[in-house]
Amino acid sequence: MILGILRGTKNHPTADWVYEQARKELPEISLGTVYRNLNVLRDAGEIMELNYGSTFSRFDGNPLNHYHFVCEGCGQVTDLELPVMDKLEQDVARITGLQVFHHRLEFYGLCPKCKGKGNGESE
Amino acid sequence: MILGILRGTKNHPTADWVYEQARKELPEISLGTVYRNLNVLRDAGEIMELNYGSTFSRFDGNPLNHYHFVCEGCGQVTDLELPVMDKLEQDVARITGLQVFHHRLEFYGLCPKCKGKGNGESE
DNA sequence: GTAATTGCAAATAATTTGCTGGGTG
DNA sequence: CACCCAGCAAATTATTTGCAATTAC
Repeated sequence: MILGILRGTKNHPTADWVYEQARKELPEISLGTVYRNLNVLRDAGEIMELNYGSTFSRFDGNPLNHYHFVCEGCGQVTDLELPVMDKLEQDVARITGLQVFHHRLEFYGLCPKCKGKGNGESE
Repeated sequence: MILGILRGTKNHPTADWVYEQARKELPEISLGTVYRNLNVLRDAGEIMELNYGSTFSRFDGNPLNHYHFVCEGCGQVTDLELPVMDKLEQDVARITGLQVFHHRLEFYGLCPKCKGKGNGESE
C-alpha cells in the first residue's frame, strides 16, 4: 500500500506525508511502520530516498535514475526531463579507477511560486 | 580557526571530526560552537555542507562547485577532477523555465579499500 | 559599556528499535 | 504452532538553542 501511495504521486513526499496518506486508508497505522516499510522498499530498489539539504528525507516512487530540481524556497522537488548521462559514470571510472555504480544530479533554484515572493516558506 | 581546519584538509569531515581537530588547538571549545561557526561559514559561502545519504553532514572547505565521489562502503567523500558543466544549468532553465542557481553531481560506488573487502565499515 | 560569542546542558526533530501481541499459513 | 509484521513508546543521533558568563572593541 505504501508503494502504491508513492507510485501514485509525482511529488516527492516526506515520510510524514506518506504516513498521513496511509492513515486515510488505514487509520491505525503507525509512523514506525511507515518508516520500516519505506526502508524495506528502498533496500529492495523499489523506491529512492532523497536527502537534499533538508533535515528530513523525501521519497521517490520512481526507482529509475533521473534528475531533480529542488526549490530553495519551498523545498519542493520536481523531476527533470533531462536525459540521464550514464557515460559520465564510465568517465569517472576511467579517470579515477574507481568502481562507480550510479550517480545523482540535482539542480537548485527557485520555483515559479517562490520566485514571485521575496522568499518562500514551507510547502 | 575552524575555516582553517576545513581549508587544510582534502577530506570532507563531519562536524565531530572538526570538533576533535579544533580541540587540539583549543581544548575547551564546545561542539555547539563548532556547529554555530560551521553554519556561519556555510551561510557566508565560505564552505559547503554536504549530505549524501548518511545521517550526518560533511563539510567541504572548498566553496567552488566541484563534483564528488561517495564510497558506499566507508562513506568517504573524495573530489573529482571532472570539469563543472555549468551549461547544464542553462539547459534546465531553458527547458523548464525555472530559475537555476547551481547544481550538484555525485557519483556513488566503492573506493579501492572497500572494493577489496566484501563490505566496508566506518572510517 | 555594549555587542558579539562562548560553554554548557537541555531541547528538538527525524528516524530507529525493543517488545508484545495479533494475524496468517 | 511458528513466524512475520504491526503498534506503541522509548531510545538514538545529529543538530540547535537558551542562558549566563566572557571576551572584544
